[in-house]
Amino acid sequence: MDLKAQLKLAVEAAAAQLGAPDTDAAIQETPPSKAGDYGTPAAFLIAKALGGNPAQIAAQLAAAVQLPAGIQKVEAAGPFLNFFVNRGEFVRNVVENPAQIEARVGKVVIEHTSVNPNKELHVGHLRNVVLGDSMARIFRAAGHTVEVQNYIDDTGRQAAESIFAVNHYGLTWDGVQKYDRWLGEGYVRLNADPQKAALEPGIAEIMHKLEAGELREEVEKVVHAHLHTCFRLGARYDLLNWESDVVGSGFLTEAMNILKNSPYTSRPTEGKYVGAFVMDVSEFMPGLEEPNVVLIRTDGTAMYAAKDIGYQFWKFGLFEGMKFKPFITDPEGHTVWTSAPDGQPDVERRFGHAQEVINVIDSRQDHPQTVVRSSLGVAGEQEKKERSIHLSYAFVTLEGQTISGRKGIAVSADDAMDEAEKRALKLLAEINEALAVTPEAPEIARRIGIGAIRFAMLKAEPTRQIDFRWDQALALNGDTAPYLQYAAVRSSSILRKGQEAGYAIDGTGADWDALLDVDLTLAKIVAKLPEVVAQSVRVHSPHVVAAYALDLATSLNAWYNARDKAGKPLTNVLQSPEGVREARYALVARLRRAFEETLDLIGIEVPSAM
RNA sequence: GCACUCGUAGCUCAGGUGGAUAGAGCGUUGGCCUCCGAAGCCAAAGGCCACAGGUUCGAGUCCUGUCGAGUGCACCA
Repeated sequence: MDLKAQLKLAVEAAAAQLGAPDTDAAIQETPPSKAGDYGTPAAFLIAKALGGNPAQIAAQLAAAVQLPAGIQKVEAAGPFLNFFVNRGEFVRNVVENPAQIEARVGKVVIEHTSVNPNKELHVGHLRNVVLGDSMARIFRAAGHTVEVQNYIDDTGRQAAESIFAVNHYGLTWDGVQKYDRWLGEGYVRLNADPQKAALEPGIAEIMHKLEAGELREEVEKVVHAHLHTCFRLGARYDLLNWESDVVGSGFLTEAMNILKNSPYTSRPTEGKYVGAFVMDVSEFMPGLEEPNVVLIRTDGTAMYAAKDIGYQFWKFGLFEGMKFKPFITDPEGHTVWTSAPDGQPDVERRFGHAQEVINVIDSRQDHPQTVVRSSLGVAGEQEKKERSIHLSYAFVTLEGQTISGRKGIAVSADDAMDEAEKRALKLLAEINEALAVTPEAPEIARRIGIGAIRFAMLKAEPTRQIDFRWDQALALNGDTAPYLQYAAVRSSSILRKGQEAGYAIDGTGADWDALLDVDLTLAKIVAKLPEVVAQSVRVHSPHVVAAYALDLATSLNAWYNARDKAGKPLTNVLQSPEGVREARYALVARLRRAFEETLDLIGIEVPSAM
């Protein structure tokens, strides 16, 4: 158990002694200007429950509380209770123990990307991919079994239009241009064609072929191109689910059969919905003008929402029936599976069967996603409804304009990554000329460029609207990935110097008690990783991890540059007295590990040098 | 019209379940390489946390209303 949890228990035990057994004692860091390391305002709560003066109660708490190991003393500061850690013991404890992330259990299915297979990805899609991939990494680190799914809408109008355009205009792929870009050009051309309305019968014909699965190979070519882009961004997948397979597996019927038994569904015999199959969601979505959602039309055909519901039910394991086979291997050699009519049944229940489902979809889908979630409630699956999460993010605009693949108003994801790497290489040449001409330079620039894009896409809260501007998304200083990477590289560099000089970096010979407060500050930041991961999981957003990574980097840089009152460097490890030197090397080594773990959570790779 | 999201420094954003004097980055101004990497650090300036009420010992955080911005509201996909 970590120190803060121990403090909480100790304070609550003391509160019980004073006669307030139900106190929920929050343990927080003391403000920088206040004495102590951790504090609690618990005396306010006790004063409220028992009556009395908070300051007096704080003093009584201070006298009653049993200090856990590692805490040196406790002091009442007015109504607050402040704890002082034992500096040396705290740092040693942090250094010698790996991050203890509270292990969570259960399988989580995360769906992200799900780009229509008819054009290349644009910068707006990057946000989706980066959010979803980071969540997958974070949930894995928290102990969950994670399955990343990518939905391929191969029966939609968009895919049909692109394929139709190729046929109609007689376009041929030269085999050189990226396939998805080439295909998207036909799509844009078709939508700018004044004759388009007259071409509807041809488009409809393609749609029928798609539904019958006759054009699967055409769609697979786009999917391969998409995965190429996503792999380059660092995203990884376990399973591709094709809409034609979802439909072909009878999920719709299965789901409707489940919903039929619900008191909230009906086939009205009068009114405007007569003959349709409708679901009343007002119980789960208060405030609606129209509580009924049509699932099956009067003519017997299904609404799109019904397909979505069937798919969501499947993710939770309410039924099965899809078949699967390997599709490709990712850059690490792991197999990415796909649903397929000629695949094998999932006898091992390997796919789906989630305890929690996270769908990464932009906020324009808020309403339909809430309907999908509510349908679980309608089906009587209250707990599954609660664990059906829509990770909703505001869509990205481009220089203030709405991105539109159809109108061709977009910057492609591939172009953005190319440009990012180009800028990184250019800056490297300016800053570190010698390094820029080595064979590692392109790899270094790649890590910096891709990292910069990833970080720009997830440092803000998902609900925050972001406007893609080159200078902002690809910035290389300030609150950016290169800042984090630089700090990580710097920590490696400090260690390398120590090892070259023959000093131990594993804590051998360390004199922990000789460390200073600046060293303690660094250790306290490192110790926060587990609670940051827990919070990220709780709020379903990686931005708290991004903020923490910045915290780590800022702390290292501030520590590295710390001066005493005379302006002399305070923390030069190489020149620290024996004992302090070994303790600091061990602390830096621990910090570097924290960097690796933290940056890995958001998919940012550390370059060998910068 | 109804619903959802948002409104914090000139700009872009952080601010666990309400707690101590609201923090970063960019930009501006001024400092710091005889010192393990200056893509760095330190300092200054910049705030009625949109506005008005309310709950509370305590509100940027919770509630109500107003204003402003964005998004969504089909027997479409």
